Amino acid sequence: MRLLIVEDEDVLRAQLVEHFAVNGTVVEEAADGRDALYLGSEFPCDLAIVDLGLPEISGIDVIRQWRQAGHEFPILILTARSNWQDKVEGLEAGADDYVTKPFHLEEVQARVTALMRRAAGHASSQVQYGPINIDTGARTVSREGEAVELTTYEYNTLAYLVHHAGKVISKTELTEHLYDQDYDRDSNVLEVFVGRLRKKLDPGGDLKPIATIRGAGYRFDLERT
Amino acid sequence: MRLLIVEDEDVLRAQLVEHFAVNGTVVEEAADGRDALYLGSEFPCDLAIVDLGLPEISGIDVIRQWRQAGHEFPILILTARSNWQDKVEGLEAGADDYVTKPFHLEEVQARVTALMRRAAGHASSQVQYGPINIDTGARTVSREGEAVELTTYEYNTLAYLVHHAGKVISKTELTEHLYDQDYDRDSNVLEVFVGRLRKKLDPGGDLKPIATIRGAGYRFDLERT
DNA sequence: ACCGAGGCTGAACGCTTCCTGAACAACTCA
DNA sequence: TGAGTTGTTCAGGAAGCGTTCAGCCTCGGT
Repeated sequence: MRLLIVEDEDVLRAQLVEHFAVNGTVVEEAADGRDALYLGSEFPCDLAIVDLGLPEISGIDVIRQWRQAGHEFPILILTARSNWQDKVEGLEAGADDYVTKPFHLEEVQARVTALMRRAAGHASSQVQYGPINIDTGARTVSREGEAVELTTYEYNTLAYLVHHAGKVISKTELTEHLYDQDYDRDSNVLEVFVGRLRKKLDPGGDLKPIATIRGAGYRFDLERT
Repeated sequence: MRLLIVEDEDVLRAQLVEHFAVNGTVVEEAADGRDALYLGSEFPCDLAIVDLGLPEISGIDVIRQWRQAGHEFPILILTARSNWQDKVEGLEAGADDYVTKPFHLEEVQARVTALMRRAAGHASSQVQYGPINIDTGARTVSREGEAVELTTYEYNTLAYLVHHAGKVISKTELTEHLYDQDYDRDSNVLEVFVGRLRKKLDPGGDLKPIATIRGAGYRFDLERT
């Protein structure tokens, strides 16, 4: 996961960075609004934590500009307890959640995981399922860091399954998604694609990312990590 | 919009009701957990605001039971500022957001609109019977968290029994449900399916989820939890 | 206690679905 | 135009699933 932390107080920022920079989370930090704006555009992050009380450019302006630029990652704002108006303004500017200062790190952690879980649908960029990493922005897939080359249809098939991970997707649903309503029902293209996907994603054969539910369809079976 | 407000302090509840009961919003109110549980099931609401500090049944229990019963409306919790653990626990129980007391009405309003805006998504209707969990959306069954793989007919048989839990279902009724009116009366398919179901759902043999009523049929015997 | 009917279960069979390797067709790019 | 890549079809084989059957067990009545 990629996390962007915007906070002008050095001590607090260091605390946050230290807390979140574990097991595969890449953390980028900004101390003022200018850096934040730049990183929000250049660093394809999955979630941002923004302190509203920033020097120069206010946090609310940062959020507003990010949203106007089309960035959709979830935003968690930090705000002093005294001025609740800020929270409302921040939420209206496009933030998704807030925590009031002073806070407990566990509280922030809880909100972050909640936001990530909620964003599982239209999250930009990267998602990790066990050893398999999918970058929905770049349409690339890697396994244990090694890039896996997928063709267009292979990727689309995988993406649709992953997007509905844990749910059984019928072949008809998959086909209708891959080919706009014009499909031949007695073709086995899907089976071929799924076969090729399995071979590419799981050459060893012990991961079993895609389960077939006989008579019902397929299901992507890895837990998000 | 239909809104359910659960709050034991009369003054505060009245304030909330008065604030939200405008332009087409139907507001239902509950003063304790018992009423809340009832209304949550009977009043098809779009969003609930729940105070965690309730007499008798705690707000967290209410939320947990709603979620287990398959209700998916967004839940906003109200909690005293002092104990932040409640918020975390509430969010883990299935709430979507929180506001700390004392609060400004505008703040609650902002969170409510935010929740409603993002309420377009997610669906999984789960039912829990003791250690057995049935997800009717995904057509999956799990036992103590472990997934139980069922074939189509096994699942259909179970689903029908569970749907009429506590009632005796005759073999003819079950067969007619599984096979559209075209069935062979001297076949023992059902017995085979029930046998396989028992083995899969209750390998130990001490749960006895499906009872045999000799000469009458079968009955699903677990209490909904 | 005995007997018969109803219920259970392990094994087997055949049908359907799914997988897979390979060939073929269509498309892309130089 | 020709080589390489990607999408599609096909056929044979493998596996899963519903179904049947035979033999055993269990319950309830006499």
